[in-house]
Amino acid sequence: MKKRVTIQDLAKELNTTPSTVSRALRDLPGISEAMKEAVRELAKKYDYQPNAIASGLRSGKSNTLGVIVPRVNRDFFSSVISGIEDVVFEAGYNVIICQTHDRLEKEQQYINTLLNGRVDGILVSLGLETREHCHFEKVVEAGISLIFFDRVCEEMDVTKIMIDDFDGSFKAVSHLVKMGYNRIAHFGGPDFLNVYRNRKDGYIRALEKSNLKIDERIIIQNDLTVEAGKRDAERLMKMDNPPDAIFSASDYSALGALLYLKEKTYEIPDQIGVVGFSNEKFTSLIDPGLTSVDQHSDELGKYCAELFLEEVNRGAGNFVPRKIILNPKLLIRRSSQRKVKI
Amino acid sequence: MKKRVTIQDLAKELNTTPSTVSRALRDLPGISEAMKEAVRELAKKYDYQPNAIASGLRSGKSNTLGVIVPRVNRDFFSSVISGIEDVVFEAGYNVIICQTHDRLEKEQQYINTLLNGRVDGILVSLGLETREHCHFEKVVEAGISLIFFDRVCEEMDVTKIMIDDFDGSFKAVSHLVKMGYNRIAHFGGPDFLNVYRNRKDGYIRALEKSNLKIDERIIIQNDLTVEAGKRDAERLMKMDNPPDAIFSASDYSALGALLYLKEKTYEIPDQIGVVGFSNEKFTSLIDPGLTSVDQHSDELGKYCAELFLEEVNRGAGNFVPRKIILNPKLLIRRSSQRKVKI
DNA sequence: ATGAAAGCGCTAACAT
DNA sequence: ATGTTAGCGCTTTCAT
Repeated sequence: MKKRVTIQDLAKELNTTPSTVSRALRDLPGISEAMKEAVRELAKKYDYQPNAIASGLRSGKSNTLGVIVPRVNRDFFSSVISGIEDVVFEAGYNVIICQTHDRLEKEQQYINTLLNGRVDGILVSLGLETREHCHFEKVVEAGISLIFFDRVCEEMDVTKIMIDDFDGSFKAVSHLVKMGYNRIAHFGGPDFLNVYRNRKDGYIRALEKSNLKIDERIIIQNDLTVEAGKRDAERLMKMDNPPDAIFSASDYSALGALLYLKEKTYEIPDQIGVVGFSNEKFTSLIDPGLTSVDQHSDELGKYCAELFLEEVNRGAGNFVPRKIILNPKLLIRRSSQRKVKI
Repeated sequence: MKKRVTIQDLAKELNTTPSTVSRALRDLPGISEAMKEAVRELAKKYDYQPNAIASGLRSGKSNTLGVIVPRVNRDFFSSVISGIEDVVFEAGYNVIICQTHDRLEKEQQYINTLLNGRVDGILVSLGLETREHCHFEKVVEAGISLIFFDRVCEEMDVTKIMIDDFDGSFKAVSHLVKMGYNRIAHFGGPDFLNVYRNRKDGYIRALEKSNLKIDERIIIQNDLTVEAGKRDAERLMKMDNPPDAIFSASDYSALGALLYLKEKTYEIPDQIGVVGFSNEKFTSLIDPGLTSVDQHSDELGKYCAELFLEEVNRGAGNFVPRKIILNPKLLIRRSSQRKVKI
């Protein structure tokens, strides 16, 4: 194992001092070109690797960013992380990932280790268990930039970025109406989560605007899995007055419905239309393609990263916390494009 | 912004010295229980957060691990990362993620920043462009534990962990043969990557073992995308003597084939069987379900993390580099289960 | 059982 | 344009 060469070693060999070498390496003014050149050359010769830890200790900056999510292996989160990483890498930051598995305790532990590691910022998407936020208060008190994305903590006065779930639903359902469907069912999630509440509200508002009747019997709350989708699609289709379209708050239960309907040889989209939410990768891969609401996960990550960079560059306190709401995009695929219109 | 309390502050308030406090906090022997208790209490009172950077500088350990992958938002890699993160978190390590987008230059840059950051280990899955490895030599020279997973660098004498691609292919093709298919085509990737070479070899060996003819015309190398799968499935089916099954080294090109075949109303699996590789999430969601080879991504990540922990605990040099090959599992779904056997 | 002192490698304030 | 000095917060000898 080679001994690592330090700034002092370089200084000694050049008969100068560590500070000069340090300044030369960072190309600061007040050092002659000749010296800078000599330093750079020697650094290269010895393959000098600056010690980021030492530099971090001295400067109080670790050039590191923590990202806390429920799980990294989900299309949405991994895309957000990918977007974040791409942006901050260019600015010289490293990304530490933390997955909470939706557990409050892990969320708290991660906050502590990130604080101990003196990260320059923390980006968080909340876990399902999180109802309190004193662990996040500590981040703010430490003067570290804190940003929430997607699953945000409404009570905290920090920057948040999310998509407009209401608008996504509204667009999806309006599209179905335009395609001539007029008895549209809804699969939703638990009402205590704002995402699902907003998606349901968007659905209702779109129906109201089109003067369509809201029928509670075809508004179904389930756990949004493929199986739930199958089961509830069956339930719907066996009603006296079955729907002619299903709008699901999740691609997975939409898929379940789609699979059930295909099995029963319903014509999709002509007999019945299906729309999902999230634009999971598989939606474009199945047959027929599933119309879905895209959450711009990659852009969300990039935007989030840019907000972080802006905050650190301005310094804590010189930045007005903001709430940013991205408009989702409806991706119209075959599952909802009925040829026979009204 | 609150001033951070240091070990010195605690020492002063207790009329003792930093070293005593440090030892007490780490529960080292040679400190009275009374003192330890007092220190812990005060630390709690002030919510003392140890400065990991300072500790890292002094001890030469950052308790951080770098993971370099081509892309984080792919089912396989994100699952591996998830597995790694779960294991090392328990051991007190942070995970820095790095995505190369298959670019050699980024791979080299990441190696440098990780070395600068004095990480305790680096886990890598190679990018497509990587043909040289001097950037990895630097890691070994620095005495930092280096482990390759999945896409490994054969030339380097370090620990590698991968799945047995040959075996996966062999199982997949043997299964097709057992199902009565006897003219099996193959979609493969670039030969210079161990994974694709091995998958092709396994395919050939399985055919040989069943005394089936190897026909170079139905062994196709493409870029393994959905589009390539569609295009090449079309090409195959338009041959004078088309195959009755397709084994693809990637789920994506298998899907492309499947979509093309369905469009042309071929009966799957009765007329033609399709098998993919990787067990991407969508394979179980489409219709018919796509038979695929599961790579145990989560376990691979966990195993990888355990190897890393073992290496750091033993210290560089006290560890024999090894090659670990996990047996993949064939997940048989409908796309290959022909009812009419030989 | 505790303290004193040195230093990890770098940066920044203050000289010259 | 360069050098001197001090110190970031912790850990680790070596004393006592």
